[in-house]
Amino acid sequence: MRVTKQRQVILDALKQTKSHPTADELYSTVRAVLPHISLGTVYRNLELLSESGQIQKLNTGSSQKRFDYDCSPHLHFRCRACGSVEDVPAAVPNITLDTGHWGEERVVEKITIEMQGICPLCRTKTEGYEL
Amino acid sequence: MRVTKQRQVILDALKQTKSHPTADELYSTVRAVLPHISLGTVYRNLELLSESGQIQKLNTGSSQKRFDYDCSPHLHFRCRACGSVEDVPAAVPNITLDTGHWGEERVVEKITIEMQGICPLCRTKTEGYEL
DNA sequence: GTAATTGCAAAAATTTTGCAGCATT
DNA sequence: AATGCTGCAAAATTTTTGCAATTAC
Repeated sequence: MRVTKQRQVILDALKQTKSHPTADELYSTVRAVLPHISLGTVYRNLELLSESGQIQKLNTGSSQKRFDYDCSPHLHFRCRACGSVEDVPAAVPNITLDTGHWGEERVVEKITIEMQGICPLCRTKTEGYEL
Repeated sequence: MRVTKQRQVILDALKQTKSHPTADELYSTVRAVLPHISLGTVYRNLELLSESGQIQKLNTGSSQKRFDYDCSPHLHFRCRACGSVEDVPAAVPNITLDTGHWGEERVVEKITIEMQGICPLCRTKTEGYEL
């Protein structure tokens, strides 16, 4: 995997934010530095970077995938109103499988935990309304 | 919400399977009973049914959303090779938030836990190969 | 009868891909 | 020099939507 300007800028942009951006959000950000970068390049690099374990691809409830520079195991909170994703200050729980058979046949490589609700901003915005 | 033939057949098809099907998988299944049903109707009903809490929409790592008749809290295992999703025989862990402030500002309405790995079928198929 | 729902088809939204030229190694 | 990567544009995939006709209530 080569070190290209585009790849570096994408990785940097993701490292600098805590917002778990989508591909097209990153595209906007990155275009401030590299105005001629294409959306395809952003997608290709995010895919390569997540495959090689340098970043994490998140499958949040939203229609778009999101990306996280932090690959360590941690929990996410997704606002069902605005779709924003933030880290949750809680320990990753230890899950023990109840059955002998099931667990023997599978290797769990990764556990994803997403909490869903309404973020403080959206809650304030809609004070008094049904959400 | 009216009781239409289409809605009933979709709900029935989902109730009868343990495979957490995608919208177009359900479309195929349902067409065996209602050959003229449209994919749009399937999507619209799955959306309505999950909004009204009769079924659950799953945000698995795959590109398509999946649906589950079982709305009770439980864990899912997704095969990263074939994309299949199955229930995990394990208790849903109790997550306690470490911080006072964070938790006060948010209500966690739902927790989604997905385990990822290789299912027994895919493991057998690729015996000896890198996956 | 009224309003929700359907089928159809078109469109929207998101992501992937072919290819010729360019950049990194 | 070789080959991995890019930009561009077209295509693929998944989901949503407008609308006239139909159906449940």
